[in-house]
Amino acid sequence: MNVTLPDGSALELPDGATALDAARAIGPRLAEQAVLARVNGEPRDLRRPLPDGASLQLLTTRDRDDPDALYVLRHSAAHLLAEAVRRLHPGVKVAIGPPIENGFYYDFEFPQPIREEDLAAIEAEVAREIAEGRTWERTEIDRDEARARFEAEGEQYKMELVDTADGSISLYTQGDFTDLCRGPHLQDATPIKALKLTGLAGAYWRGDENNTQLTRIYGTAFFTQEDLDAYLERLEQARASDHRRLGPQLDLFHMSEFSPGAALWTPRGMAIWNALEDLRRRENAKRGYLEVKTPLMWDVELWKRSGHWEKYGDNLFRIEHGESLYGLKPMNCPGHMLLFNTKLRSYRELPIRFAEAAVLHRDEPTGSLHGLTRARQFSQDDAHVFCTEEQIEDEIDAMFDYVGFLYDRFGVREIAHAELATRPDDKLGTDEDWERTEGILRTAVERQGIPYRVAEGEGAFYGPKIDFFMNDAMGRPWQMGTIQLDGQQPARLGCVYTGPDNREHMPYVIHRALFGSLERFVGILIEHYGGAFPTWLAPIQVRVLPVAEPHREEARSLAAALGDASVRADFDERDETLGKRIREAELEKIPFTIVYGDRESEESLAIRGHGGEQSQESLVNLLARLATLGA
RNA sequence: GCCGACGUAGCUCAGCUGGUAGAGCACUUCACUCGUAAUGAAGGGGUCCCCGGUUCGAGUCCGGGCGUCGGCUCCA
Repeated sequence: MNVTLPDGSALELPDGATALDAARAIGPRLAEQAVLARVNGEPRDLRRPLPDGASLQLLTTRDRDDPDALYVLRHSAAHLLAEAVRRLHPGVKVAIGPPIENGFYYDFEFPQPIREEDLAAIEAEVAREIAEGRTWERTEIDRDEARARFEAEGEQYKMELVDTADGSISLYTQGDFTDLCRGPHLQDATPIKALKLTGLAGAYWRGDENNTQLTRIYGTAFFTQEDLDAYLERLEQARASDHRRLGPQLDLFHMSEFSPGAALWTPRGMAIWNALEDLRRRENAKRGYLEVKTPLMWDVELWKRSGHWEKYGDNLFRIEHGESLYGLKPMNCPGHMLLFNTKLRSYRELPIRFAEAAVLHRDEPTGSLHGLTRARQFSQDDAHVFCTEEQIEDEIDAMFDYVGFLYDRFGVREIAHAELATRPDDKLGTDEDWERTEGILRTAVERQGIPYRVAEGEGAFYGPKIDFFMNDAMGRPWQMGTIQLDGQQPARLGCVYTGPDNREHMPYVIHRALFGSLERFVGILIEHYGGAFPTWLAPIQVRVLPVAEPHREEARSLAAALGDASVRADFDERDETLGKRIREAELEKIPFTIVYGDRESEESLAIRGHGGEQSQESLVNLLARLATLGA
């Protein structure tokens, strides 16, 4: 048989040869350093026979940044972890231990709960295994044999995995530990030069909260110590951009234990908030949205009718009112539908686009709160478009255009991605309804030609949706904008319009939020910009610094002149050295600082950009420059 | 909600095995009047998250609650 190597040359091998055989045929050094084969582009265990005619690439310890090489390294590290835990904690049951982005984990059921301080001993045991040396052996067995084996060991989770596995069953053995595993794995443990256990967490078996909660140990591993150090350094830098740290530090917002999940916005934070609100209002007006306002508090009967009560009743903040039970609204849709229903509507009026950025409340689980990105009180830049079936396509295209406009404006495309979420188990309506609405959204997103992932079963109970996600500084994805196609709620709330046939028809409703929640969007922006906002968003755009006391008067009037030109300017005339005041302006990440002393006049200002770049400019020039920056 | 960790001045943190708290920054006052990332000195400031328990005595030990952080689940 033959395989093709990356340089295009062919390598002749005996039938049934493995990737490792191929490596040996090329050179002993390569065979020694090989960690993984890529066969026809797919990662594959070195020990498995190669198909004839395959293209073969061998990854070695030198491919230390290759995601597949790191995966195999970390997957093997996870097995070493399981081996160590079984030795140190007899009676533990093992579940699953995959590599993940940036590391790996393994889930265990411990006979006695363990604590974070136990990790050091486990890490030391893994280090001992690596020092002692471990090699992996792959065996393929049939299902019954595998089942019997794990049953004898009392490994109920492995048994369950055997029962649900498709295809052949393979085992990997290293030291005294044999795991049910598809692989691939390293030949031996020597490439694992740096390993660190990073955390302990509860995790439900198979991700279902009705199952037992297992103990998950997280770790990471690299081909070099240098890479581990660099990773930890990057983590530290990402932590410095955390909006929960930067927000209070830059005095944008604060949190209080007296209202968990709700932000206290400062004047500086409100400058950013209002910049987003201005943008939202301006663009909405351009794009045919009509601003409305609906009550914050409603009799819960409304949500019983819309269908929300059954699913989200527990997450509602409730208010007793005489005989009735009210709730703080968790979304705007029923309100907008009632507003739609206040008149007889003609098909000639459609589409009607109601927009409202009201404050919403949802009683989210305590453990899920996360600064601005997961809050109990937030404001969606919400809108509901009432339209006919024929109008859906154009409306959704317009929404994609709007999203694209916003994402360019903030430069956030590279941290964003889209998902199409389809019918959930507890959906309203028939499969036929859903075939239609999912089909409409799928063609809409495909028409855009943007990459997207399908999230099966993740749709809203009333319709499928296209969600836009953005990553925070730590790389965690957050759902931001959403476009949802609803053919259920309008029917439940009795929305109708009169068609050209003079008969009643139900409008479709497209729910859409583009920032998502303003809170969450600001949170992501803080992390995206690391607190150094572009001038048009910066809470303070220009700071004026009088050099000494005699310059204070003129500095003040300079700041006032900037203010008159709608620039957010302030001045710092404190009795501190100039150096110190400049330092503080830098730490506050103010885009422009003007030093004003004997040498300056309106004709010639000393301007310092954030970061230190200096220039001489007239006030008129500066104002023109700020205007081009959108200030 | 669940697993693990943490909660000391406005902020960042120190406080060994129990003996009623400390630093830097910030704040106030005074001196300096300053040219592009920290001038100096003095001073004020604390229900050590809350409630209960053990103890002669609790920031420190134990229990419960609240909040926060890392995950899991959830996210209309």
